[in-house]
Amino acid sequence: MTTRTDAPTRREQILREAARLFAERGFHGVGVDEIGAAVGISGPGLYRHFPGKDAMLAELLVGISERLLDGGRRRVAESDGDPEALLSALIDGHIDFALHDRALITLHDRELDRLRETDRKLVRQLQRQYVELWVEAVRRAYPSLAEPDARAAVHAVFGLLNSTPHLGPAGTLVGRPATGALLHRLARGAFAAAAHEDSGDAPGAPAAD
Amino acid sequence: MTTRTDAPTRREQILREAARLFAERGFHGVGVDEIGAAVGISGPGLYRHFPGKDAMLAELLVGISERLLDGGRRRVAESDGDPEALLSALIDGHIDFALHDRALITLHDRELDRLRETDRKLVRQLQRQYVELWVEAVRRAYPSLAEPDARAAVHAVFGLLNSTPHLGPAGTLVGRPATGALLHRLARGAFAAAAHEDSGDAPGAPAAD
DNA sequence: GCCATACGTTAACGCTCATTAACGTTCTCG
DNA sequence: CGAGAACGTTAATGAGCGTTAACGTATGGC
Repeated sequence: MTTRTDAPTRREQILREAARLFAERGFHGVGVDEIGAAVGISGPGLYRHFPGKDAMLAELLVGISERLLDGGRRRVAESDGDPEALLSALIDGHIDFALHDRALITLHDRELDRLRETDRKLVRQLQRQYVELWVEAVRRAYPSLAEPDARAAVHAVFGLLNSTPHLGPAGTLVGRPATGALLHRLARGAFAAAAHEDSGDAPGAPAAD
Repeated sequence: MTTRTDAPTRREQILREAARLFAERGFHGVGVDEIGAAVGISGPGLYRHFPGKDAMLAELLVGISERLLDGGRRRVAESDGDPEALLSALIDGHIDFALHDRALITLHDRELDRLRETDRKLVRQLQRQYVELWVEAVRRAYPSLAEPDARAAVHAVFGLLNSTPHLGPAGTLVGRPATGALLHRLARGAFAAAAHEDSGDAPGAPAAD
């Protein structure tokens, strides 16, 4: 296979529009005719580029997961050993992604179950590795944090960072650098608080029914 | 109309199963036959209880939004004036909901666009009021926080608290009181960090392209 | 006893939609 | 030129699915 970074080809155009539409209306809520229309061709013309609608979603989700994992691994490799700095770098990388590719962030945790068994397992494996990478970084930065708590905290912070699609239309809050800085502070503050068992007067668990 | 809290009637049974299935496979991914089968009747028998599939989703989403807003308002009304305590109470209420009704939490921010215009506007209005209620509470607890930042922080913390569906199958992390306490600490830590502009060495916004 | 209501059933109907068939049109390169 | 890849088009096909029709059955009050 050849990995080209030459120009935005038709194929990439399709993927971008499909991501946007899937994020807006859900995988089952978008027809192939719509995707085709979004790139100027119509309907079955897409089948010159993809074997089917499923394949588009699969390529999107695998691509997202790989990009996230690769970015995380690169930052780990570039780390100078300071756990705090590594954690900050991971957070920045994720924020960058969440702010820049909101549609993909939305798909990432929403349409996973629409994949064929084999693709779904691949994506889940990539996601798991990415989570593990974070859990290790968090535990190095906050050694007092128990492993299950660290894992839950990582998932929760992902939820926090991935909230960018809820910040309203692009331009209002998304896009200005202050939002990235705010998200960074929120994430760091959450992790720091997780490590402090003695949080003072906070009552803790709410009463279940 | 009569509001009965007598027993789990067939209608409520349908709503519960529909919520579970919609959360698992998405609104468009579930057929009416499946919903019927889940409650022991089959297919079009559902139309004795609901005018259509849309109506089930609408009732679910409106119900969730109303319950969240009512719970929030109740806590505001019961507040003794301590902003910190009110914020903690709001967080506990939301955590209680997120841990107990994970399917509904999933639907709440995922299938909103599948509603008819009128229902969607209603749900959005309820959601907006709930957010406003939180924003006010946050700003009272942290007066230094600017309004847009407070709003973004609230959305982000919702994303954090609503991460419970990602915590794996019920029983592992969900359900034990420690998880509720952890989520509470994470949320409080995030808000506290949002208010501190001077967070030391944290670099801030990542570089967008 | 009997009619009305509540609650189901199975068998169409009709529409949407992914996929395939059959048929052009450039564009390139030998 | 002229063959053949690359890329599209419109028309059919066929399955899935929400909804409606037409048809039971128990139940409960008059």
